[in-house]
Amino acid sequence: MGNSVLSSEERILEAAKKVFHHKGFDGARMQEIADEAGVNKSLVHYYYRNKDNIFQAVFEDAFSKLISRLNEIFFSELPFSAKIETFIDYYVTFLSQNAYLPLFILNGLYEKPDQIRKIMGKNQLSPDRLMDQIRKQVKEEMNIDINPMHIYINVLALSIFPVIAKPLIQTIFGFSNEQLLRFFEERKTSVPEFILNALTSHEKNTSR
Amino acid sequence: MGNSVLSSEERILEAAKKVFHHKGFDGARMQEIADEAGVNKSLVHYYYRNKDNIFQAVFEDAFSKLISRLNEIFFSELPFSAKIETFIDYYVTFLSQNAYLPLFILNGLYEKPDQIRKIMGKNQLSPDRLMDQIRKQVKEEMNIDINPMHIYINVLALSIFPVIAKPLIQTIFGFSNEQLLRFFEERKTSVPEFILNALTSHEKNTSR
DNA sequence: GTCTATATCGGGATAGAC
DNA sequence: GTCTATCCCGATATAGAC
Repeated sequence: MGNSVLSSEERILEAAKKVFHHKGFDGARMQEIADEAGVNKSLVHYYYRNKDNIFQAVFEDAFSKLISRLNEIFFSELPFSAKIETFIDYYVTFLSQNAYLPLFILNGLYEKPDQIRKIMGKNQLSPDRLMDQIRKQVKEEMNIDINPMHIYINVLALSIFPVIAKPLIQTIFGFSNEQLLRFFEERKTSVPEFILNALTSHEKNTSR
Repeated sequence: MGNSVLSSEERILEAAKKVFHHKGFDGARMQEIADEAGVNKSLVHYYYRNKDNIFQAVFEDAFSKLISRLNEIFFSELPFSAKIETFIDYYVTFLSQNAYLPLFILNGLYEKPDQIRKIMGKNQLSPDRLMDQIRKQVKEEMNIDINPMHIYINVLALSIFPVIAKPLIQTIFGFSNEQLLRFFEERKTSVPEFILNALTSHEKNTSR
């Protein structure tokens, strides 16, 4: 399986990710993690002592994965339009392959707010710098003055929500798996268009 | 507390909503529901027989609440721009007071997909009619041809995601509770602007 | 480091008295 | 309809052999 090259400790962590991502903290079973890792249940306790610890390790990994990709692109030296396009493309692709991550993280923030404050500190988001940069770029390139926080949240919302809401979308529109895939592929172009259009200053069509 | 006028069965359901919304299926405890309702644990079983049943009742209630508001506004006879404004205002207000609903529902869709198919049937979304209507309105009022499914999902994303991601937003920006409230108030105007701007056809500023 | 065995507890569910 | 008592399983966690 390729797993054979990993140490037990590593296999346990990988297994824990899989189980926690899918089942959440309360739904996850130490037994299932052990089975998934191909080791005895006690060994999980040997390495991580208890469920909270291993959850924390998994959460930290998930959070930093998501955030690092996010910062990477937003802090790059691309012009704003290219940044948005790159971001959506990269993030939607990444999230399609890691569909459980965002919901797992959002749930974790509600379930374990205290444990999680610490982790947030390590993965600095430096929002001030980021907001300044967004404001400046949008002002210069689109000639529009707008609260960058809303832009930022809107970009995240448009990228992340559809991934989280997959089953809902599929039920609403009656999509097969292939249709859903095509829908997400379409979004890689339609969402940047939508955002950039929203941020481009223009007079209303007075065609009435 | 005003609970005194409710029957035991009603109090149990109300208690179950509270507990399930906050803790999810796996995190919820029958004991906690009973305590919250001020009754004995066995009485919960008496009325609902098992945990799945009561969860289903709670989910159905949550889903129909969310969907009915959604359909109400989208199927109204307002022009599209007013529709968007009304929708965002109404939905953001409603969601602020029911912050746990969307995440609860999204999680439910993953955890109990089979149970939930049935419920979806009852609360018809008639997507075809809705999509036709959106396409027609956007075409006529904004003179733009765009896949209405993406518009619909974008509107949902921009309304729902920030509510779900409250703790994340608060941590990223270091918002106090009051600041967060103001941020959401701002969104009631900034989001409709964003959407309507995105949907208004216009030439790019060639100011370079 | 890895396993077996076991302690301990909590939670869902039922039986049955009132 | 409401309560007490209890069953029984499953889950976390630990002790201790190898």
